[in-house]
Amino acid sequence: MLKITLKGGDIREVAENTTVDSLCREISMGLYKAACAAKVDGKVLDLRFALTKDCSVEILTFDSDEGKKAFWHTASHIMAHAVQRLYPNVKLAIGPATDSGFYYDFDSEEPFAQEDLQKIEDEMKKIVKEALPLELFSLPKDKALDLMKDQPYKVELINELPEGEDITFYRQGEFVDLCAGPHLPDTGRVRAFRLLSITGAYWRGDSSKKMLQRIYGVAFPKAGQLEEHLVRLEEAKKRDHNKLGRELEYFTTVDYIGQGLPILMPKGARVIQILQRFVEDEEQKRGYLLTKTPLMAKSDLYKISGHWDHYREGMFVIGDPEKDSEVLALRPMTCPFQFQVYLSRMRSYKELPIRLSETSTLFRNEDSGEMHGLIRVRQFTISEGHIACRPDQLEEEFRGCVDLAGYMLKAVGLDEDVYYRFSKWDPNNRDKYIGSPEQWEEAQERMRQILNDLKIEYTEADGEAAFYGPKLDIQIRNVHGKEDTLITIQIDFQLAERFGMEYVDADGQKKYPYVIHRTSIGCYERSLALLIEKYAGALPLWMSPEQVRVIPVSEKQAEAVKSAAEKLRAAGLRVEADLRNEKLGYKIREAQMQKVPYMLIIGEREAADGTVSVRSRRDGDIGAMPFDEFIALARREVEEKAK
RNA sequence: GCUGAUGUGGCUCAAUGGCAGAGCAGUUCACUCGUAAUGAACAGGUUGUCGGUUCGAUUCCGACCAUCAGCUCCA
Repeated sequence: MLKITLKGGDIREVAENTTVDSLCREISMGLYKAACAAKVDGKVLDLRFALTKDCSVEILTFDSDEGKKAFWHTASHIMAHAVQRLYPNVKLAIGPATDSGFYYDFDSEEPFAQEDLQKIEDEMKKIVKEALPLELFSLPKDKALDLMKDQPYKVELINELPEGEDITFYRQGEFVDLCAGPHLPDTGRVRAFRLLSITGAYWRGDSSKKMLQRIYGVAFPKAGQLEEHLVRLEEAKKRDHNKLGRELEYFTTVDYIGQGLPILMPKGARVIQILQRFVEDEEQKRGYLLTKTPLMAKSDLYKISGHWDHYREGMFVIGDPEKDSEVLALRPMTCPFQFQVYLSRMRSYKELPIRLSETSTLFRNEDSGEMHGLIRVRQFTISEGHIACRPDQLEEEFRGCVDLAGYMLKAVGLDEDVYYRFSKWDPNNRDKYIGSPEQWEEAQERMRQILNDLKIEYTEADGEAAFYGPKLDIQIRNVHGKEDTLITIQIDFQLAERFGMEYVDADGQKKYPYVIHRTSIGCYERSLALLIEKYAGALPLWMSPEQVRVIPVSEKQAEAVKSAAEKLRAAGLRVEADLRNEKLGYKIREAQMQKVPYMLIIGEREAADGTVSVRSRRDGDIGAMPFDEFIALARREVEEKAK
């Protein structure tokens, strides 16, 4: 008999070679049905795994990440199986689980059409109904290659696996796939699934390789969960800033202006102004000096900074470098411009740190397929800044940047939605970076030390550094789950030297300072987009472009409404009056759809006794109150912002 | 840049190889209204752009532009 330690600490005795599946059944039928995979002594394995020694076992259900992965990975095999049955000539690439479902990449002569998804789903239903067991087996490399000889992508993968090790496969019915597992015991457990989209995806994520057809899907143990998930996806679409932001008239785009060049409408422009003032004021409090530098420069500048060699494709160049004696380029970054402030005279170690900030408009010639609403654009304005400091000040300055970013995130309410990423260089892709490996290792070690001292939880990412140094990226996901960088703080040990930025140290020696490139709240356009999504358009009062709408019950109160609006504006509130001859209910409804935080309704009663009937976006009717009382209430709420 | 889809008034959508239509929104007039959708009238389109086929193209074909999903790239 074997001693099995279960997750709660319970110990069970089972016969040798008992499968985890049977163990589940012994524990309870509920667990048996819900189980997806198991963790045996910390290793995630199939439920069909037979226990041969004393060990600890944790049963993974769909509620755990690993259980979900096994479930979705099995769903992806079922999909590939269905595709193989329907389109025998299609070659299989890879098909993993993702954080939110699964996909499989296929190489198909004819691209899949939307109608094909239904056909594939129908075939998948049959495979599920057949409840085919998934069987793990392994082969030596030569046999594995022979088995997969009609599948060129699998052959490529097998050839890269280490010599001498057996290669594992899973079989379900007539379908066999190269796979490390784990999987559900049989296809019958994938009860509810939906194929969501067909897109292109490069083989091995490499844009120089062939583009394959990727089908995305989701799957759940119960039909109800699938329905809920699909409803959630629909709900997410309603928050999409690219739709909501246009509906609410924050921004628009025009074909003949061009891609990635949004027009900020009065509401969008107002919110960005509010954020900019907030950022600039806070930076001033924290010792930053504001600069305003040119939006373009001669190519000479970018040659010094390295942008001409490393970022030329991303710049809008004015003039032809082949023909013209002088070529200008719109700036893709502020650094080389702002450095000139530092360089304007010799600096002493006593002056450092020098903290420069700028509300800086940048231009980047992004590839045509990259633009997305306000999140990815070709012209944007960033809360930019550079700190030149001595090595002994680096940690404190870095800490200050992280603190400022955290303060901003908390103020706008995104602090719970972000996560931190330590972005490192890729030593195998040296062309992308300047500086020596030793310098990189040192800068990265410095940053890691600082991050650990700050007790920041972070993930590490290779190959995500800037070309001049490592970054701390503050990442966020949009409403569709797509990840973007909101804020970045970078340590640069290269550009000071390139630009000859020096200071005279206490020992009389000229030295190069460290430079921190940092942003407080990121790009205003992107931040606005994420705020619209976060709040579904209903921004907190202090950043609402329209805070109050005053509505007369009938035309008789038009004058009272106008004078109320004036008084509210004088009190510093952003106010509109709705003087159209529409029914009251209709005007209220419209203000609601436009997410206006407060509506003040003035009828005969209110006009007579100097009150207003207040309706709030959040709480509905609050009732009548004296005019001044409402102003006090609104002011209090505005001031609550950055507590 | 790549793969695929899409493009008809401000919005949502219809129709057709032979005069492009509806609802909502808009404007004007009347109604003066207490929590959306009174009545009447008006206005709004070179069907994304350019080219081709055709007696005739919004419809068929091509190129381009823009939008969307994703890949790749990035704040």
